[in-house]
Amino acid sequence: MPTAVNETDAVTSEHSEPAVPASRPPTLQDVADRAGFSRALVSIVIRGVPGASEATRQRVLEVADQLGYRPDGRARLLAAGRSKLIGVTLGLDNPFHSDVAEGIYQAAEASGYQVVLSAVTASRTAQQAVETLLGYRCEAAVLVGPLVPVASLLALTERLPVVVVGQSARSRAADVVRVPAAVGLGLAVDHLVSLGHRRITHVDGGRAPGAVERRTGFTSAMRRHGLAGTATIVRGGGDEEAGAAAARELVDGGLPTAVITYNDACAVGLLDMFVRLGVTVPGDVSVVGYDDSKVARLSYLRLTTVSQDGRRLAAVAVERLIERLDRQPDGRRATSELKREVLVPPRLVVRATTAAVRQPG
Amino acid sequence: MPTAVNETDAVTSEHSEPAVPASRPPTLQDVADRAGFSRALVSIVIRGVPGASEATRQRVLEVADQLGYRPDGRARLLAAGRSKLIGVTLGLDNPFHSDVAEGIYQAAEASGYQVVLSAVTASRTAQQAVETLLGYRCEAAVLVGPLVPVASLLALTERLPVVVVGQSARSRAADVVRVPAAVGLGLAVDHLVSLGHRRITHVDGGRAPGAVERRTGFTSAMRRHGLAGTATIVRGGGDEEAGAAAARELVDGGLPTAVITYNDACAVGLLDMFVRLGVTVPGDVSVVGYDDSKVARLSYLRLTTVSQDGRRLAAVAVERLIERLDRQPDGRRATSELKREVLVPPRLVVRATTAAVRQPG
DNA sequence: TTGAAAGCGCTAACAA
DNA sequence: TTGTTAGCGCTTTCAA
Repeated sequence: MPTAVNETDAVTSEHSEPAVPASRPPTLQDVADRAGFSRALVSIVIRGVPGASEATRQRVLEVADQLGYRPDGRARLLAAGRSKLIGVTLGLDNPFHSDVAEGIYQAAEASGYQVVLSAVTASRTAQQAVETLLGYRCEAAVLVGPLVPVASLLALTERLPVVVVGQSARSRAADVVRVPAAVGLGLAVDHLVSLGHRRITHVDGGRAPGAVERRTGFTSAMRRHGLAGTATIVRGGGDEEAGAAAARELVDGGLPTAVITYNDACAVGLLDMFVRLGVTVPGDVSVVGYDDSKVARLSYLRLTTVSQDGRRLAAVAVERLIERLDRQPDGRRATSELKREVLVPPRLVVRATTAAVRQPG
Repeated sequence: MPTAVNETDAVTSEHSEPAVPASRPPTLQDVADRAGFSRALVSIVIRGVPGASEATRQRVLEVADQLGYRPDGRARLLAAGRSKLIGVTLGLDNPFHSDVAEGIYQAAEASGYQVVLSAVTASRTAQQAVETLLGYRCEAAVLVGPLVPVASLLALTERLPVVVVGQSARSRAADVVRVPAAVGLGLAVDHLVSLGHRRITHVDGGRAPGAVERRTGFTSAMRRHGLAGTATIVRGGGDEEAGAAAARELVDGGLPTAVITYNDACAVGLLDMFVRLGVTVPGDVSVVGYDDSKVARLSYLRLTTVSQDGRRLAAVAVERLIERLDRQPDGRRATSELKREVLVPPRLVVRATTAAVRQPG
C-alpha cells in the first residue's frame, strides 16, 4: 500500500520557479501586452462583441489561447455590474433534483447565463445554501425541492427574482414552476379505474414534501369516479422503507386491487415486500408510482408511474427568470410584479405493474 | 388550474420604486456611511480580524445586519488576491458523490474555505465543469468520481492543486484520495470464507469506474485463500439492471454459495431477481454489496456491504489541499511537489444477506 | 484604533 | 477600429 511520500520539513524553498512557469493565471493585461493591443480591445475580442477587426481578433485569440487565458468571472461581474449568474439550491441525492439541475444548466447556458450550485445537505441548511448564493451575487435563483423555509424565501425574493421548482411555495412571494400533483394522481386513478379497479389504496408520503397535495389529489379523483367509499389511504413516506412497511400492512389488513404510492422509491419498497410475501404484481395487485425515476424503468420492475418532466420544469423556470431579468435589467427586485405559478402537466407512463382487475368490485 | 397572470405588454413603467426600496445590494460603503466609519474599518470588522474596538465592532455589525449587508464574494477575491474557494466537480445522481460533497462542504467551511459545485451531467462534460471552476478562480479543486479525462486533468493540475477522490487517476499529476478497492473485496472474501463459503462469484462492474480494481481484488483475495479454482466472475455493471441480469445467469448456470457484487445498486437488482426466482438469501446464497449506500440499510434488505466512507475521503482531500495552499500561498502550482496517494481503508458492514454456507464446498 | 489611497481584473462609456 | 479613462466592491499597506 503506497505510503505518504515525505514532503514535510522546512522546504520553505529559495528555489526559483522551476520547470513550468505559470504561477499566476494570465490576465487580460497579459494578453494585451503580448498581443500589442489595449486591454479594452482585447476585452472586446474575448467577449465576442463587434468592434475589432478580423486580423486583431485572430491575433488576440491566438495569444489568449497560447497563454491559456481564461476570463475571471468575478472581475467580470464587478466591472459589468451584473453577473449573468443563476444560483441553484438543491438536494444532492435526489434524482428528480438532478434532472432539474441538468435542465437548468442547459437552459441557462443556452441563454448566456452561468449556473452556480449550492447544495442543501444534512449538515448544510437551505438558509446557508441561500446565503452562499447571495454572496456570489447571483442575479436570480432557482430553488429546487422542499428546501427553503418561508422566512428565508421571503428575504430572498426581496433581493432577486426567485423561482421555486417542483413544489408549491408556502408563500406567494416567488414564482413557482411545478407539476400539479393532483392531476398526476388523477391520471393514475383514471388509468386504474379504466382497468376496472375500484378498491384503490394510496400509500401516502406522510410528511414528505408535496405529500398533502398528492393525497388530496387522490381523494378527489376517487370521489370524481364515485369511489370515495372504496378509497383508502395508508401512511407511507418517501423511501423504500416506507413502501415496504405499507406492503406489510396491506397484506395483513386485506389487499386492495390497486395501490398508488407517493413516489417511485416507495413503490420499489412496496413491490419488493410484495414479492417476498408472495403477492404478485400485477396479478394480485396493480401498482402505480410517481416520478418516473430511473428505477421505474428497470426491466425487472417496469413500474407504471406518473412522470414529472424535470428538464421541462427547469427550462420553464429559467425562461421565467430571464424574462424578469431582461425587464428589470438592474437585476434586482421586480417589486410590483405579480408572482406567477406555472403548471407543467404530468404524464402517465404505463409499464408492467398495472393490469385489468381480476375480480372487479 | 391557475393560469398565467397577464403581465406582458408595454409595462415599461415610469413608476418609481414602490413599496420595498432596496434595488442594489448594500455595499461596504453603505455600511460605512451609515455607521460613520471608514470602509477599511468596516472591512476589518466584517472579516473579524483584530484592529477595531469592541464598540466599533458592535456598531458596525448592527448596521450591517440592519442593512442586510453581505460581502461580495467576487470583489473580495479580486481585492484579496485569493478566493478561498475550493471547486468541486461531481456527478449529481450518485449517492457516493453526494456523500463526498457533503464532507467537502463541512471540511472546507471549517477551514474558512468556500465551496463551489460544478456538475457533470449527461449534457455537461467534465471538461466544461472544470472550465467553470477555473473561471471562478478556485484555488484548488476536488474531482469526485470517474469524471475527468487525463488531458484536462493534466491541464488542470498545472494551474492549481487538484485532488481526485474516489478512484485512481490515470495519471500521477494529481493527488488521489481513495479507498483501496482490493482491500474492500478482500474484506468481503475473508468474511465469506470465514462463513465456510468456497464457491464465490463476483458480479463485476463491467466497464464502470473502478471495476477493474475490484475485479482483480476479488481474484487475488480468492487466490490468497487457495480458492482460485472455485472463484468465478460474471459480467455485471453499476446498476440494478445489471444485477438482475446476473442473477438470471447465475440461476441458469448453477448458483455459487455466495456472490459479491460491484456495488450496492447491482446487489439490489440481484437480490430482487433472486427473490422472484425463488432463490432465498442468505439461505441459498449469500450476497455482499459495495458502497454501503442508503439502500443497503433498508430494513427489508439489510445488505452486507463494503463501506467507503465518503465523508472521511472528503475530509482528507480537503486537508491535503489546504496543506498545499498554505505552503504555496499564491495558490498556484506546487510544481516540484510529489503527488501523493492517500488510501482510506474500507470497512465491512455485516448485515443480513450473508450467513454460514449450508453445504460447505 | 482609525482613515486615506492604491489597486485586484475586468467592462463600459467615450474620444481619437 | 482602436485606446483612454473611470470605476465595480473589496482588501491592504501605510500614516495619522
